[in-house]
Amino acid sequence: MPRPANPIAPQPQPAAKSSAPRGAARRDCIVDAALVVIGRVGPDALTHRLVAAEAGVPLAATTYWFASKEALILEAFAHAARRDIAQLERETAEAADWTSADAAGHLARSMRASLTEHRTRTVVDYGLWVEAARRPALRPVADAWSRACQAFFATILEAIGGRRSEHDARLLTAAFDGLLMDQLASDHPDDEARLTAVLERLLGAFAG
Amino acid sequence: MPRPANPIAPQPQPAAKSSAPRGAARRDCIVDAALVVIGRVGPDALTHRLVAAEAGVPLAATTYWFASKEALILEAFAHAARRDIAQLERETAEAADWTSADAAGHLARSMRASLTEHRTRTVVDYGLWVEAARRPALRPVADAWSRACQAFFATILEAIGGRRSEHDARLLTAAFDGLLMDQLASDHPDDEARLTAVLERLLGAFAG
DNA sequence: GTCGCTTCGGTACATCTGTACCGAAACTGT
DNA sequence: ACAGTTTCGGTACAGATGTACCGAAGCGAC
Repeated sequence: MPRPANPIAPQPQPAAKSSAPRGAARRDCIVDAALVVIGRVGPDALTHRLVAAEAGVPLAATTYWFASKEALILEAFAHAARRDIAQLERETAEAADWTSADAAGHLARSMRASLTEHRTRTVVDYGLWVEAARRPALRPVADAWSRACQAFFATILEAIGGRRSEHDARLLTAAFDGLLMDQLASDHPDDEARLTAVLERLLGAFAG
Repeated sequence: MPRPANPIAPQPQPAAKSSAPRGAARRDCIVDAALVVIGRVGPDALTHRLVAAEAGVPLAATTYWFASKEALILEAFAHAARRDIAQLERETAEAADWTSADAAGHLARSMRASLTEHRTRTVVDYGLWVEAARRPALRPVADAWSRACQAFFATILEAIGGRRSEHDARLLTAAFDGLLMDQLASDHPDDEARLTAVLERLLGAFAG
């Protein structure tokens, strides 16, 4: 079938893998490739062949390590969540030392990074959210990520002298996520200065 | 080109009714069906056959009215955004009369409805956001929706005596959206009382 | 070495896909 | 009435898809 001109059409990958990993390492490699594909074309447009090409492994390897496409997608999302939760926990440890003066700046830089260097990862994360709305199997994964985010913002709240409130941590999380999603989907994202100003106002509204 | 390059809306139907919609009405019918399909399986898993079955029209009708699957998806998202922006504008008019005492309750009921009766519509809306992150063609649509949301919350802010701040309206919008997305993807969504409490705190942080 | 396992990779196949095609039907203005 | 255009709907088709299959290759225990 002559495929339409798809603006997000997958790029053919040169598959430059000189030393193809073997055994369980290959499984991880396939999961990573699946995440790249999901970031590029979305979970529903993912195909075994796309993933195999991205990972530089033969087609059969994807069906050997995963019972079905469904299982591969689930595992990929779970892997992404695990990885990003671990990263968030590291940032949470750092955030304990933030002050009211620099917290907004730190958050703005973090958001900026999510929009540029880590854009693919960010798109996958929010794709997970929407997908979890459709597939109950993904909801525990989404919930775990949500809890990690709230712990992160609870730490920030404490650092800047906000009240120790579960509601407040949830609202900060929601506002940050909403802002990030908006920036991600916008044609005219803000620069870092403006982002910092908005985040300063947000923290100001919940501090002291 | 065997097909019309530019199908303009034909004249309205005469009084005689038929079971299957014809003409431009059929086009709308296909768009609506596409939205249902997108809500159920996501935009990438949408197929012409799924849409045709949902709309109750022959397969060829979908390719007659839309140049490609891509065009159908774009039109469906644009239609959803237009419809939901119109609804939001109606609610904005109502919100001008809200008071500090009942604003949170109104918002909680609205969120509850988005999670239950209008769940499919909500999933489509947030799917649009994620999809816009991937496809630039959808970003103007996402931006328009974002602006409508901010106007809604700016009105609420004014009604409850908050400061007239662009930042605040954005932050309220982001927090509401983030909260709604979280609820949508969660296995344990809050009941209306808890939702009201959280939203009361949110409005309280930005009022006065 | 031989055995029993996991892993690998090429290929086959039924099914589904987007969309092109074409004759018929319905509608249009005259 | 007529001719011209738009709409309709059944079908055709090449290519993509998920996954089954099967023989070969690795590898640790003996």
